[in-house]
Amino acid sequence: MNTALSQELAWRGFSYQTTLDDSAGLDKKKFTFYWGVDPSSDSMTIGNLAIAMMVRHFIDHGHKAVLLVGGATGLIGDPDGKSKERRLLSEEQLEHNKQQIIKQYKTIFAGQDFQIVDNQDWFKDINYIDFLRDVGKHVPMRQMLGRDFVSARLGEEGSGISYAEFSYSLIQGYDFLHLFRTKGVTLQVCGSDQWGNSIAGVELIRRIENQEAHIWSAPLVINKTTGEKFGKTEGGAVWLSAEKTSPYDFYQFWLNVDDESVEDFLKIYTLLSKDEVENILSEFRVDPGARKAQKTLAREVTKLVHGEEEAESVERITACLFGQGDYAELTTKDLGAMKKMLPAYEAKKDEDIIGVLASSGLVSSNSEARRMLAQNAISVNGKTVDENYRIQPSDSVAAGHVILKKGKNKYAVIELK
RNA sequence: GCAGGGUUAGUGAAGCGGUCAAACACGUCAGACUGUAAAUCUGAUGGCUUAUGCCUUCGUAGGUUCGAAUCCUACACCCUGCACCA
Repeated sequence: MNTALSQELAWRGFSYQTTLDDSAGLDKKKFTFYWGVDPSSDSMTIGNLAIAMMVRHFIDHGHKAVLLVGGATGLIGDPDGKSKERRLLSEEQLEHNKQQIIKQYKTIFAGQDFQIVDNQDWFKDINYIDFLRDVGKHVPMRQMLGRDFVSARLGEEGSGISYAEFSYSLIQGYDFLHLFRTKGVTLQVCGSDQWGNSIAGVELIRRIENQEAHIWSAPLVINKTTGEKFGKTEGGAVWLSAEKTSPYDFYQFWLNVDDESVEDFLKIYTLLSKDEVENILSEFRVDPGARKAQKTLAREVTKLVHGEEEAESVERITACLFGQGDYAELTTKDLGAMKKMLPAYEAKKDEDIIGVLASSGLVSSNSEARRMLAQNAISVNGKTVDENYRIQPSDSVAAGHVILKKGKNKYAVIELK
């Protein structure tokens, strides 16, 4: 690697808060570091992905990665940032989630050197009394109570906090201690929201082992236009798993990133070098309308998460749908791919458009279908239709399929029966 | 445990016996303009084969009334004091 890691991280915007005196410390010594994801869902989101990308850079610069799934912590629930107590997950659900997260680790870090650990493995045998004697003894209450999330939850407007959630940071702290002892881990990387929990581990290692350990945190990714925490869309979070967010939606999400934020995201979410990014950006600034930056971003991230083949397939579909494209040119093969990515439904010949819309899920009720039709928001194969329209066999493009569109960029494929 | 206050659509928040499917704001969706962007403007925003109509909604269950989101009772949950505990 020609760029030092500290430089790389600073340039990409992965640098927020650290316990290291000097970030150049990352360049002098090779750390064994860890990063953890809680299996509170069966997929990571693009929020996790940002940290994952940062981890990539650590690995690329020769640091050794330990990736943790929080089997134990997942049983309790991380209180950070949530104003309400979390609902507990069943053990079966948790097991399933864990497997999915591990799978995603393996996809994102394919071909890289890393090991995966589960904190359940060391917590399942720990006795509560022993834990209090060995760990609890070393934790000053003043510090625990001083944490932002604790004061917020206990404060005037707070919703209170259970003992279990309160203890969360101790448990996470113990992870660090355990990994320090068994694997020589001396660095934890995390999102800035995890800072409080991570620092607990640094404290424990200092107090119990009298050794130094460090944290490197990345800022939360913020959408510059809205100022909001990034990663949510109308359907909720943007997930990495194809089941929860289809590759098409995933690609579209990146393609629709606004001009303000696209530079940040290119740096964070792609592995393109500084030169490459700068070339793209200069081209983009000359002609923003061509959206070179968004297109590159969308392709790169989709490729990374869903693979090259899916990325190309999605690009082809996008070109068909949004190019000046004549739908008649779509082949049966294209349609097959589209049916996997877009919502796909069946309809009878001569079925009225309102019924088709409602059953396709593009609208949530017949009333809404009428509303959309009245506002000229619905088109069939690119032609705007009205309320009286009925699906006809003669409308079909390849192999008895019809492309239904609502608004500017919501599509569904309808198969005529 | 006692005493006060609260619970309204996606969110915040009005309404405090009829004109309430429920103000307003935000959000969301759509249209125009564009670049599948942002900003702006316009419209829509419980459901019903679209109706000066019907149905379901204002924490839950009952009640009073010709009529209840609005009054009464019980229950649940939340907040604020006080007490209990220490």
